Amino acid sequence: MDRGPTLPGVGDEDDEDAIILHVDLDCFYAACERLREPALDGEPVVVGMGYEAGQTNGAVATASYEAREHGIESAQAITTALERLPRATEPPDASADRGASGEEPAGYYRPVDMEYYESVGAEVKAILHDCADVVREVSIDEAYLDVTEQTAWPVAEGFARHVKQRIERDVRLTASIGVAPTMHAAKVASDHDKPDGLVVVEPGDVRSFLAPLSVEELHGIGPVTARELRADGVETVGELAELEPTELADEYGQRGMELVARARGIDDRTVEPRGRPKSLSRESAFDEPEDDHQAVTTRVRMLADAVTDRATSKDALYRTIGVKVVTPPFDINTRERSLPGPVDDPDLVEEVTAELLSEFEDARVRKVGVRLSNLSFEEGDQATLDSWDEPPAESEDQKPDSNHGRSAGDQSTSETSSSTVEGQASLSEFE
DNA sequence: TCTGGGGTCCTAGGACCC
DNA sequence: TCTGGGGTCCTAGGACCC
Repeated sequence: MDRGPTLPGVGDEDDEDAIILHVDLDCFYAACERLREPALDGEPVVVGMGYEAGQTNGAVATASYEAREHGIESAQAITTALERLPRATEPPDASADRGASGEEPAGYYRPVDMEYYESVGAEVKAILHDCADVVREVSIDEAYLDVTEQTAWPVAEGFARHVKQRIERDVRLTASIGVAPTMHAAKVASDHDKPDGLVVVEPGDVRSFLAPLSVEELHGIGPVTARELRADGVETVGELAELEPTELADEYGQRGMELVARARGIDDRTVEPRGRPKSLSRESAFDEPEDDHQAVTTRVRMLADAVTDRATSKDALYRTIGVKVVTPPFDINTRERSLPGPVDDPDLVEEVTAELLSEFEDARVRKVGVRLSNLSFEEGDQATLDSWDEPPAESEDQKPDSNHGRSAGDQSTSETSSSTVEGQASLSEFE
């Protein structure tokens, strides 16, 4: 029961095991910085989010392996990173012999430059799409490939090596690749030997490959669940696999059952391309807790403008508007309001977010965010459905007047919702 | 671990409907 | 007046991922 990939007549697919690659670019942001600044090769590189050159704010997005040796970890505050690894003198080539001369170690700090990383990521993605029919892009530096049709198990390793080599040759980046019959095992395999790793887990070996790993190496087990499992005496994936799924269901609900299945090597998900986003958000932190409500309101308005800009550029309509307010020590509060129908209305977003924020008038605030959700998409250029022969019923300027803003939440008046019914109907076509 | 930003999915209670 | 059971939507929070 716990491993039955080929029970006759059971699977809805044919009984051939899928061949799935998980491709993960190594230290991607740091590697990109080296691409355009080769003098950073071999040096400790730290790429910081919310960091500006010469400053101490922000957090570590990516650290090169040389930097990690000095205790730099991702998500760490830049201030902490600087304590462990001071800033090096620039430019890097001036200090080429520093390593040999035994001076104090130092690192090169760079701010995140998403635009550049995205352009590099796109080159890699193009290679991946060239290598597989089905690609799920998980993030800027990670993707799953279903290559069942492109290769066969006896030569799957060579196929993966070819993908790796193309990325190295054409983009000059190293990737770690996991090959397995399930998405989950492929993911764990790509993590298993990075950087520059290639780990193949053949169909019969998934469970034994996973068994000796510690539970937090499973995708989906974070610090909280790992601690709880430990408290219950479960240390390894093998031990987790031994549990009765219903046992875990009591404590962890649906997720518990799923975790046991994963631990046993069972994962029925198929590689699907990513659909459209389900939410869009922007958030930003204050340098120190802010108690001036006016300043908080101003920041929220900036975020609201930024996120509605993005929604517009993606042809997204939203029906739910929310704010996030983080108060010391690190309490996350969210408030949201749904509208009667989907809109693209920046003025309304400013209004609603300000109202939602008013509850926190007297709070000290570390961080705020604005989120648009319940998205639907105007039938745009990239939509590939031909079932919709009608042209879009309304265009952007037919949105409800912004002076409806106040009442939109409590009165379910007709025109906003009725004029956008098609938009919602078309969304369901994607799922 | 004194904490950045952008996401996804799940849970649980309450309102409301039939 | 008291009482079922099933379903959906909304909101708030939490865990996790990169």
